[in-house]
Amino acid sequence: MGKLKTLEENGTAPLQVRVFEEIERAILSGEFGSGESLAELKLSSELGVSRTPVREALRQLELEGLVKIIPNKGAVVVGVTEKDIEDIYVIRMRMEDLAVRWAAGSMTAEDAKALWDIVELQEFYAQKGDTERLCEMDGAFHEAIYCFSRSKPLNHMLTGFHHYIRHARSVSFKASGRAQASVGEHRAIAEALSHRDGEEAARLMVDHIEKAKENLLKAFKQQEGKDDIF
Amino acid sequence: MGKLKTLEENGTAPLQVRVFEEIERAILSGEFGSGESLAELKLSSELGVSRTPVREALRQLELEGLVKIIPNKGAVVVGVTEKDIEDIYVIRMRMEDLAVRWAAGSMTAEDAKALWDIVELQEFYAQKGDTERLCEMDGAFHEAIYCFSRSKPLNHMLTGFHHYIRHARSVSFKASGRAQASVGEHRAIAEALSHRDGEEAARLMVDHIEKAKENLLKAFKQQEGKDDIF
DNA sequence: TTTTGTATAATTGTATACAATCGTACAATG
DNA sequence: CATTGTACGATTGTATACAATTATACAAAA
Repeated sequence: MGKLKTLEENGTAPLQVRVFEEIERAILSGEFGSGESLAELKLSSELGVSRTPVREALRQLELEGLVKIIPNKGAVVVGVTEKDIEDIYVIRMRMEDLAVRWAAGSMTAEDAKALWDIVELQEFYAQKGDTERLCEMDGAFHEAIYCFSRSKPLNHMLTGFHHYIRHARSVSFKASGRAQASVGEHRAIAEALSHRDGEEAARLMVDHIEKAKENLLKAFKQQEGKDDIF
Repeated sequence: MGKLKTLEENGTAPLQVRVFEEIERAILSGEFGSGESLAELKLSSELGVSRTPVREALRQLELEGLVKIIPNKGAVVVGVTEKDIEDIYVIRMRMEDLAVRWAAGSMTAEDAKALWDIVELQEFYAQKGDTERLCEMDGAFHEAIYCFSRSKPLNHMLTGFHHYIRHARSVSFKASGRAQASVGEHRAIAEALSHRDGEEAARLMVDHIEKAKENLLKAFKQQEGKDDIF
């Protein structure tokens, strides 16, 4: 039985979007356990909205694979297992390899500058020890590369996965000094991309994700039993 | 300005699902051009349903990347370009390589039998010259392997792409003898998988998708100018 | 003529009402 | 006691009503 936060009060985004994000967060963070059934009326009263935005959110979550909707019966949480996360890291190794190669082939000077801006912000937050922002910037770095690949399907897919493992990454970052180490690797990748060296960038990127994966699994083992899922 | 078919009359599936599939089909087949705006009321009256299922469908289509929703403004078609399709084939080469390797590592006797059943059905339809069914079976073959990979994220992603390029594949199949050639390649892959030879299966699969890609591009060039998009 | 302000129409966002379906409890029947 | 049928309650599916926002048209002023 999960507990939902109240929605961002001052948010200007449509209710449906905020409801979607809140339920997604609750599932990814393990507040809703796998198999738990999500009744529209219950959710809507807990969130203080009508059923309409809740329904729309649940339909979207089904497409993301986080819930399964059985017609005339309702929605049940599918959830994310540790194996799912591991699989995603293996998939990412192959796909981000492709992403940096494509990005290297079409990087502009502005792209490179935008990438360096992110890396510098990362270094800034690393010095301050602001893990939260550091995690955000780590995400921004990778998503920037997805974007620079100039491939809508690749960008769409990788962005989706990134969303999916956001919570896991956050856990991993907070549980170790990984966030700091990550910055240096990003710098090296940015360097290679600035020289449009796709081969080198790919090598560095695969290595980077491999290390991130190992760190993540280590973090899981450490806090095994503390939480329901992670 | 696209024209929508009437929804399956006797369909037992929820309206929202049928509306989703119909709009998706219309976009993928090029009946709705890129940039065209989709008003909820217009769609709902054309389909003979209320706005509710249309809204839910549009929200889902946004998550698939086929439309973009601007809050308080409406939905516009994003559509699929030829480059998108090309990119997806490159992505598939890498991901189905992974899928067959994973499948080879966990194939059961039942899995192998199910795969052979599909191949035999393909050969049957190939003899009959039933391109429509042949195309279906081609899809079923690949989706079976996604399933046998035992990876939810991989399966989810590849199934999504398969959906995305369904129309393009159909065009490609009908425009040449490719469908027939495909059967033999499937047989070889099934053979390798039955022996749980992931290395060989991967080699064959990459080659298979490469050929499918080349054939698809050739089909595009041939009918260039005939249609709006494809 | 250009610009700006306002009124109005059109469209989306949200809530609610009603219909259809499914599950369960309980009684009737064998 | 087991089984089946029915009625009721709960939940989802769909439609509609109302609120909020945005676009458009047109007039007035610079």
